Amino acid sequence: MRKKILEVAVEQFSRYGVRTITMEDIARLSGVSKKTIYQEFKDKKELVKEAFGMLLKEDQEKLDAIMRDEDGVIEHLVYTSRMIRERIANLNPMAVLEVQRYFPEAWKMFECFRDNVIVTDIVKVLERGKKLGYFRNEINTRILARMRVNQINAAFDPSNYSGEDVKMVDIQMELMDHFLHGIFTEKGRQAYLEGVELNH
DNA sequence: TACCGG
DNA sequence: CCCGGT
Repeated sequence: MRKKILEVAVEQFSRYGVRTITMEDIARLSGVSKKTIYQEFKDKKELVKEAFGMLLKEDQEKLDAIMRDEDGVIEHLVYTSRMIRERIANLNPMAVLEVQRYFPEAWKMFECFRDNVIVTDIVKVLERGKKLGYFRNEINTRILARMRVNQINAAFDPSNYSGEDVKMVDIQMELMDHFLHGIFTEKGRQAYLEGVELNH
């Protein structure tokens, strides 16, 4: 029940924004009463935090599991690309803006995730990929990891979406692709393209 | 579902 | 008036 509520919440919040979706909407679409929701969650702030937190946790666990494999570099990249396609495709920049402005607790969680999980994860995959010959030997993993995180942040920043010409998912995919092709060896490039192909 | 209060 | 919360 709790999970159902969280799934509905994250879907609706992502698509339509955190403020436009009311607790009543969540209740109706989850097929429960508001009372049930408030038994599970203290208030809307908590629901917002838990809902997005669920996604972050899932992805973190998945990526950790992949990296527990000796190789796993290409699998990691393929999963990340899929994550971008599936999660960010329906993420309205307004939702990000609203979380940032009106749900500081939830926003802190995002920042924490970004500054800890993502950075260390990228450093790890870059070093591993270099060692295994997927990425060029000359690259400076620290510098590139930081640059990549800044790239991701920029693509999430709602202020970069004043005109609604380009979608967030397209920007994220384009940046990831461009970043990877800047560091791939021929072996890495081939393996990645194959991996993406197989994943479709 | 009705209702209160911010 | 709307919506979070009871």
